Order: sequence, then C-alpha cells, then structure tokens
Amino acid sequence: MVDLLEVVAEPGRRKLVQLLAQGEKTVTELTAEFSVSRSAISQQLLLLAEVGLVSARKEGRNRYYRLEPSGMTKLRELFDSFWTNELDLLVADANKLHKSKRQGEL
Amino acid sequence: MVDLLEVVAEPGRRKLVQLLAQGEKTVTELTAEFSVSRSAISQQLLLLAEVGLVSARKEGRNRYYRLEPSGMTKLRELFDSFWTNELDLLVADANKLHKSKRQGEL
DNA sequence: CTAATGCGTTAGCCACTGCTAACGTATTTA
DNA sequence: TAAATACGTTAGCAGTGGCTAACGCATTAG
Repeated sequence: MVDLLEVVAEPGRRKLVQLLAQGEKTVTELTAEFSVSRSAISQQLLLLAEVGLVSARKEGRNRYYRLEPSGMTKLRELFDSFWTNELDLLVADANKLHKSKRQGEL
Repeated sequence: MVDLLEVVAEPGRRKLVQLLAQGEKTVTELTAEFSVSRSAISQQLLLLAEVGLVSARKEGRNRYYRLEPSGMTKLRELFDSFWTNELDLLVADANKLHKSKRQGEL
C-alpha cells in the first residue's frame, strides 16, 4: 500500500489521525481508544509514518506520535486536485436545489 | 465495503469519478481509459452506485453513468468533517514555514 | 539485578478485494 | 430472424489487509 489517500481513508487510520490532531500521543494512549491490540495500532502507525502523515519522538520508553504537517499538506493538495471545478459546480447546483426545497429560496 | 470515503479512495474508482466529472459516459467509454476488463469496470461502477456516488440512465443498449450530486455533496461533507480546525492550523503553520524558506517572507 | 512496561517485529490466519472468464439478457443491426 | 453489441451477473482465483499471538529489545521501577 503506497497511495496516500487510500491509506488515510481506512476508518481505523482516519480515527488515528483525528486523535493525533489533538496533539502528541503514545501508542498505548491511542490503543486505549480502540478495541484491537496494541500491535495492530502500532502497525497502522508505521504505515501512516511510511506515507509521511505522522512521525514519532522517543522519550524514555514511550514513543510519542504526532501528525506531520508536510504530510497533511500533501493530503490536502491531493484532495484539492481530486476535487475539480466540475465537482464544485455539481455540488453547488445540488445545494441550490436542496436549499430551495427546504427553505423556499432561490 | 460500505464506507464512502474508503470506496472513493481506491485509485481506480477515483479515476472513474474524475472521468465522470466531465459528463455522462457509457461503461465501454470508461473501460477504454483503463487496462482491465469491462466486467471489472462494471463492478466498480456498481459499487460507486451502491454508496450513492453515481447513477445510471439506460438508453438503448447503453447505460450512461453520471455523478450523483447528492453523493458528491455527502463526500465533501465527510472530508470537511474529517478536516478539523486543528488540521487547518497545522498545515497553515507548515505553509508559513515552507514559504518563508522559499521566498524569505514572514 | 530482576521485574515490569512500552514498542516494534514477525509469522500466520482469515476475510475481503479486484480481477478474469464465461454466461445470460436486452437491444440494435444486417 | 440471426448476428452483434452493451451490460450485468456469477464463480472462482490470486493477492492483499488487518488482525492476534508470541517474541525480542530498550527503558524504567523495585
């Protein structure tokens, strides 16, 4: 697995990123938020690190994981390039129709 | 597979969405853009339809697939809810550092 | 020094994914 | 009507993903 978007799309890894958005966390702290083993979380973190989304800092016997700003920027760029102008127009029209149905505006 | 983000993250399906952003296309037209069988493309399209991202219109012996605005809106909402304020700040800082390194500004 | 803690690593397993090949159906063409 | 076209469907297969269990390595605690 090498594709950044595909890596971050997996629900478990998405949740990891969300948790790390709050700040640094150890593997054990992160594991506490899931119902799978610490080994599983560790492997997912390594995968996230492989695509540059996170990195780790070692302190004593803990490893503090954090989001990697450059990787998150890359992710944003990928999504933005995926979301073409055509798509903007498409959802804009959809919203207009939706709003007019709900609120009677135009 | 039921997760919308995960479905659209797969590279092949991403490409299908991109192609359909240009407008309606038949299965055969779409298949021409890939190196796999028509059957494979058909299955991916059905999956995209299952999560509400595309729909099909039948005309003669062709089936014209198109993006479904409501599904694309849903996708946008999911990504936006994933992209928290913390992440905004994170990449904003990253960009500031990046720009200052490249252009000497601050 | 010994035990306990925090992690990464590896092997092995099961479920799922994406694919091809073959087929069935509806529609158009000759 | 017979052949061709455009699709969906199904079965079956190889590859992959995510998981657990067991282990090894540092680091801290007692």
